[in-house]
Amino acid sequence: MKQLIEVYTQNFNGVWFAFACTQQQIIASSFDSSQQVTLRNVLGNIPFDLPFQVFHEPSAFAKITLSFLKSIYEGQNVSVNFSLALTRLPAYTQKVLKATAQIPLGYVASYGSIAKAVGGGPRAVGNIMAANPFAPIVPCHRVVKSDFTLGGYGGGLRAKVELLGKEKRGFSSPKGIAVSGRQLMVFPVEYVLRDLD
DNA sequence: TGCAAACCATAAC
DNA sequence: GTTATGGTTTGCA
Repeated sequence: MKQLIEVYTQNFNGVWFAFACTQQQIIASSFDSSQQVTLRNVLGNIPFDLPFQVFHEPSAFAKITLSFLKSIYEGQNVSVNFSLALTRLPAYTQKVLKATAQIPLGYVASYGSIAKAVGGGPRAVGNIMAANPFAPIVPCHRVVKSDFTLGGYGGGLRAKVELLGKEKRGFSSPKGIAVSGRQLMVFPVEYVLRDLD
């Protein structure tokens, strides 16, 4: 018997969060100023062959997930080892999402640099960011253009700027992190924000 | 700056 | 199979 997928939606400080999960895994997540938009994002990422239901009383796992989402939204540093339902996604998509998840808080990486680390091209990476089922858990807001301008964001560029602003940690120099056996350069988020005034 | 061409996985036909 | 679509990048005027 297929496991029933639970869907939750909740407002926090004027922002709507929604996510779908089983008792162990997140299937999709989203946030937006509009409840309708965020709910639609989540529902659209539930596999069509699985039954789901909208719940109001969060299960234990859902409670954890909710506070996790809020923490991310507030720019807090939370560990990324959260169980996401990746296996139904195409292999390359999984690779890109995993690489993105490794960008540390306080830093950004470019579409092109991620492409170089995992293979493929920058536009393919951009397409996957645009379709990210796990916003903001997989921090696609930390992916920007190679010239440190913003690039795009599903929830609107204003939301991207706000999130990045909350993630400022005052780092001053780039560093390399290991991603699928290669080196991925990440840059302080201030590189992006300093030109925006 | 601005524009054209190359780039590349996906989804939609 | 084939085509269309981008949250891009690079080179060149």
